[in-house]
Amino acid sequence: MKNLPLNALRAFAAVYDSGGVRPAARLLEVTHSSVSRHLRELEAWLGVELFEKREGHRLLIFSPAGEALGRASLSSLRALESAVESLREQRRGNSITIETTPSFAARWLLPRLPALEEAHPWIEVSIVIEQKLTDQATGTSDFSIRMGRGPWRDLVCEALMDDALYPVVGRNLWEEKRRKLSNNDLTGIRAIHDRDPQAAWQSWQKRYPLKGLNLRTGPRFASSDLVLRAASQNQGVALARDRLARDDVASGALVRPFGENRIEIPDAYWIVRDPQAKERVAVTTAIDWLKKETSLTEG
Amino acid sequence: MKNLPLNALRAFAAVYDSGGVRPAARLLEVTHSSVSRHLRELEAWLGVELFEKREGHRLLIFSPAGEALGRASLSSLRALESAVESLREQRRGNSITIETTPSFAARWLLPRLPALEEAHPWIEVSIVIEQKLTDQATGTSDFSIRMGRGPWRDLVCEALMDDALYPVVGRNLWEEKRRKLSNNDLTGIRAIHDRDPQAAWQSWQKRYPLKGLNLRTGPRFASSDLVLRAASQNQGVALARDRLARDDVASGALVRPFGENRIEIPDAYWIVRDPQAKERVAVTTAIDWLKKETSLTEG
DNA sequence: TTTCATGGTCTCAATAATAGACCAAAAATA
DNA sequence: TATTTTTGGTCTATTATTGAGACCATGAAA
Repeated sequence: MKNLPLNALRAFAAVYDSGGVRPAARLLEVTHSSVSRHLRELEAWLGVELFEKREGHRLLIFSPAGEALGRASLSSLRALESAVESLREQRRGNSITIETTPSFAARWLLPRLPALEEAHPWIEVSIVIEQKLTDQATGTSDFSIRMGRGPWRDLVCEALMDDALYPVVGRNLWEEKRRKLSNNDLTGIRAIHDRDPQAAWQSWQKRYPLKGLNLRTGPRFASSDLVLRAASQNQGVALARDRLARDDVASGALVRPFGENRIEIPDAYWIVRDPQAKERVAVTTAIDWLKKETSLTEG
Repeated sequence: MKNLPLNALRAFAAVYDSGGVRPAARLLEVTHSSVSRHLRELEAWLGVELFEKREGHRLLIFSPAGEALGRASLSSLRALESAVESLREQRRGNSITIETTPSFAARWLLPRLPALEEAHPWIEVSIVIEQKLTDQATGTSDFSIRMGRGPWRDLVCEALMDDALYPVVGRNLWEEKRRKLSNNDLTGIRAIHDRDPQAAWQSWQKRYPLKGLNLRTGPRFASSDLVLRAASQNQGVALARDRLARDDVASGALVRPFGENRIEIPDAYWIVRDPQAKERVAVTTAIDWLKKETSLTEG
């Protein structure tokens, strides 16, 4: 095993497999001179002629020894390749990659990962962050979780869960402006804006009109997470997505100044998959767990 | 097949086979750092952990993936090794290599190769030329044929055949100096010298004294073949070995100026073998054939 | 407690592999 | 029949890979 010229044997096996030096070179993605050199060195090392001696240089014919070595080396290398591929399959079998926005990742998914991994210890979860989810499958993840108005064409879409919108403020701002806020009056209190059109103040104002709401001023963030952080830090009042804010509301870090008023958003989150991706047990198991997790928190 | 890190897989298989990095390094005759490096690079390339993570650096434990790859890679590499060894056995079974001097090869062995190969078509003969045969087995040939005073210590020696010495001249020189040479007179005719002490003019002069023989002048060759070629080309008179000159004498290209006078050299040629070499049928068959060939020409 | 054996890492040198250029010859094409 | 294309082969220069050597930390053995 120690001195086997493995690269030369691979080149030889490739020639045997593909029928010539140049097809083998294409197979291995090297130049034909590299393959030719391997063959000569293999013959020299073995002390055996692997090809029939022929006048002119045209289309190698394997000697009986060459045939025997060709079969054996191809078989061995293919077995190695299979073993390696099997490991790779297994690795892919065990791990999944979820793509979603930073906000959703930080505020909903990450806190639930330990529970997912405890329920299915054999599944290894990775999260890929994409600021802007495209309308196309990128192939870098097993599935993505999107907010928005699905389903989307050319993609496999399943509704994951609904959501609700309601305003939130930090505790300190609440203590300071309690009276005013209780009168549905935002005069002198700035609104924090989310660039996500589904979470725009306009939709709130239409349902629950507020005095002094200035739609044109106030900081704008592309990230719902940043929106909520700003609110927690008493920088204004934010229109929060329940799914992202619920934990902070429960802990008191955020306060709902207008009571239980809310705007429902049905089918606000979607599981989105590449229609051409091969179905894998780990992926479907994880999706099932996520659905179960969201249905338990329904209502 | 194209991107398989074959050397890393071999290192890994060796670790699997031998139980550790350092035993594997000894097996492969490299340093343990080389093996260690291969292992890390293999893991990185595969994206799979092949060893259990353990505190401290003590005795690698294979992960299930490592076990699987270890079995597969060891099996594949052993199959490759078997195939290669099988070819080598086949080669060794069918082919022999004879080592001898250029002169003997050119003038005695080569002309007889067709007959040997016709008698034993399954034996493939190679000839290795060594100007100076050493007193040690070099391992690069199956046996050697030596001229000289054997046997030699630490080697297996069998007498092959005797020889005889007699002077020869080219045909033209013979026509030109016929009268003088018939009178055993070399005055004005130069002697051609062989550096082989067994073929020195001194031994001829002692037995059959010649007039005008100058032992100190005339060209000297280390090759008996060159000596005979020079004689054929009428460059002087040479003291020939019968075994090497017989064919030229028979064809008339060389003439024996002093009739049937000759000096016998018993046991002039020896079959010399490495005492530790494994006995192979092709080798013993070839030696038997050579002995039979020489006994047929005895007398 | 000291020594030995283990696996790991890094840098530098040596070796192996590869690309690119050129060649000759056979097969295919016009 | 002549020309073009494809084949395998070889050589040199460059690049990549492999290995050695030195050093380290840690656990087991003496």
